[in-house]
Amino acid sequence: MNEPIEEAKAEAPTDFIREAVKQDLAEGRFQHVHTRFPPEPNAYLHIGHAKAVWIDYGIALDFGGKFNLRFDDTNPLKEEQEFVDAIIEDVKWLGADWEDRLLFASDYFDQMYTWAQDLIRKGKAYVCDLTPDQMREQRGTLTKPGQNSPYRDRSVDENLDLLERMKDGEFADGEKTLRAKIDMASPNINLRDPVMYRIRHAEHHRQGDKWCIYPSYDWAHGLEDSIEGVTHSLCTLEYEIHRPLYDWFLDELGIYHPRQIEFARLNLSYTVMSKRKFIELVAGGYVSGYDDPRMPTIAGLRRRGYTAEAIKEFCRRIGVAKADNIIEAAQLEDCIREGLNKSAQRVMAVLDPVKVVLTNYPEGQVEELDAVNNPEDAAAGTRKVPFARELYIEREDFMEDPPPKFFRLAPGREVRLRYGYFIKCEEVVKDGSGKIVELRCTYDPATKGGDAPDGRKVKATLHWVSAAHSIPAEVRLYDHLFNKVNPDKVEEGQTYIDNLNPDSLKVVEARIEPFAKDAKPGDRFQFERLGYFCVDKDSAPSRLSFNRTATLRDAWANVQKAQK
RNA sequence: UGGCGGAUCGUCUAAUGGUAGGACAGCGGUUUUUGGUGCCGUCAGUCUAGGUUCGAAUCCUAGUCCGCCAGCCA
Repeated sequence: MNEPIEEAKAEAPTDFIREAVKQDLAEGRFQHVHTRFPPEPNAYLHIGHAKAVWIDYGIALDFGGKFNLRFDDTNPLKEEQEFVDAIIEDVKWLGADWEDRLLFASDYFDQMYTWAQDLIRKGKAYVCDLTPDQMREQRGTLTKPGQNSPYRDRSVDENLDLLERMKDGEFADGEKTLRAKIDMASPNINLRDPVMYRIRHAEHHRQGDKWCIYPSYDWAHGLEDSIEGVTHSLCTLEYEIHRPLYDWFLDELGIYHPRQIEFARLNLSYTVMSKRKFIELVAGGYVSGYDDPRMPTIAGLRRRGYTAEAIKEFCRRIGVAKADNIIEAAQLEDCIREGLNKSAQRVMAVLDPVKVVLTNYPEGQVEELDAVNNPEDAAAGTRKVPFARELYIEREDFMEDPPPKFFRLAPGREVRLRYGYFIKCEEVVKDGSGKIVELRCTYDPATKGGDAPDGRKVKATLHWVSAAHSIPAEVRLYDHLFNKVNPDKVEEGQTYIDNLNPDSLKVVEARIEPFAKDAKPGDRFQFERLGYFCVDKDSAPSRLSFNRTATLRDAWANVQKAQK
C-alpha cells in the first residue's frame, strides 16, 4: 500500500496559491489554514464556481485546515432563499464539507455597524448627501482625478448622528451614503471614497426589515473574513484592484487581517459563464431553465449526467493560474468519459432505426443472447438480450454505396451483430421517395455469439435491438449551446445571443433493449457505440426519457471530417 | 492616452538561473465482438528586440498584444 503515497506525492497539485500558503505558514504569517467559499445567493452556481470551491476547499484539505460556506448576502434587492437552498445543495453535491460552518454575512451586520462608527470616530468615514449622478460626476475618470465631496468634512458627531438616523430609517433610498474617506485623486478608482453603506428599505431574506442600510461588498467582505478567522481569502482576478481597499479597511480598524489572493476565473469554450446571461437565456426561452442540460450550471451538468467526481477531476486538471483562459469543452468531456467508461452499464439502443429482416431466420423464433454488462468491470456480470427475425439497426450503419473507409453494412457485405450473429445484406427495400425502409439480410447460424467457426472475419460490429422486444424512448441529443468558441466575441451590432447554436438540442425517438425498462431518473448507461446517457427527471416508467451526457470518441467521425 | 494584472505546444498547465515536462485535442500504430477502452509512438511552445550571465521561459531595459477598473452590484 505504499504505492498510493508515491502517487499522491507525484500528483499533489501545486500552484502559485498553494506555494504562497506554504510560505505564509513557513514564515509564521499564519499558524493554520482557513478558507471560505463566499457565494452571493442571487443565482445558480456554475462550473466556474466549482473551480473556486475546489480551490478553496481543496487547499483547506491539503493543509489540514478549515473551510467555511458563507453566503455574502449584503444586497436584499437581489438575493433570495431559493438560491441559498440551491447553492447549499450544489456545494454539498460537489463534495465540499463545511462541517458546522454554514455562515451568513448578514449575521455580522451589528458588528459591521459598530466598526463603521469606529471609522467615523477616526475621521476615516463620512455621511455623504450626493445623489448617484453627482457622485459619478465627482468621481472623475480613468485619467482625471475626482473632487472631494462637499460633505467630506462633516464633524464626527454629525456623521455619527446621521449614520444613526440612516439606520433608523429617517431617509429615503439613495438619499445618503456612508463613505470611506480615502483619496479622491487616487489612480485606483476604487479608492476614491467608496460607499460603505447605502440605504435600502427592503426585506432581507434572513434579517427581515431589521435593517434599512446595507454594507457594500468592499466594506463588508474583509470584515466577514476577519470575523471568521479566515487566513486566505481566495477570489477571482477582477478583485485584484480591490485588494488595496480590502487591506485599508482592515488596517484602519486594526483587526485581524486575512490575506487575499486572486486567480483567473474559468471560461469554457462554446458557452458563457455569467449570471446575467443565464438569466437572459432562461427568460428568453433559449433554454428550459437553470438546470437545462446544455447550461454550464452545476444543476445543468448534474441533469446532463455529469458526476461530481468528474467535475472534481476536471478542476484538478485545469489547474490554477493568473492568465486568462478558455478551456476546451473536450477537456471536460474527457473527464466524464473516463469515469463513466469504468462504471456505466452497457446497453444497446438504436437512435435512428432502420428495419432489418433476416430472411432465413425462423418466423416466431426468439433467442436470449448473453451480453456483457461492462467490459471494464467483470463483476457487473451479464444479461440476456432477445434476438428475433426482425431487428432495428442504426440507419447510419448502412450505406448503399460505401466510401473506401466505411467498414459497416453494405449490399453484399457481412458484418457482426454484437453478441448475435454475422449477417449479410442481400436486398435493399425503398419507398416511393427512395428512402430505405428495410434491409433484407441472411444470418449465419454457425456464428451465434459472434464468432465464425471457420475463422472468417468481419470489419464491423453493429449494435441492434429486436423490433418486437425493444421499447421506445425519447432521447435528447445535446450539442454546444453556442457555435463560437467565445460567444462573447461578436460582430458590430450583435450579441452573444446571435451566436446560439440552433442545433444544440435534437430530440429523437429511439428503441432500447428491454433491459433498460426499469431505469430510474439519474441512472447512467453507455449506449454501445454511441455514448453515455442518463435518465432524465422527466422520465416515467411509461415513457422513458434520456439525456446524452457525452458521445463516445468517434474515429469514424474524424475520418468523415477529413474526407470533406 | 491613469492604475492594476497577464503573456510557455491548437487548448490548459509545469519548470523558482542549469536537459522546456505533463494533460486534453490531433496524427500514426497495436489490441479489440463498441471505429469505444487499454497500450505504444508522434506532431507541436517560451510575445518581440536588446542586455546581464559560462548558462535566461526565469533577472534587467524598451516595446507589442490581451484582460480588469469610472454601480449606492458582487
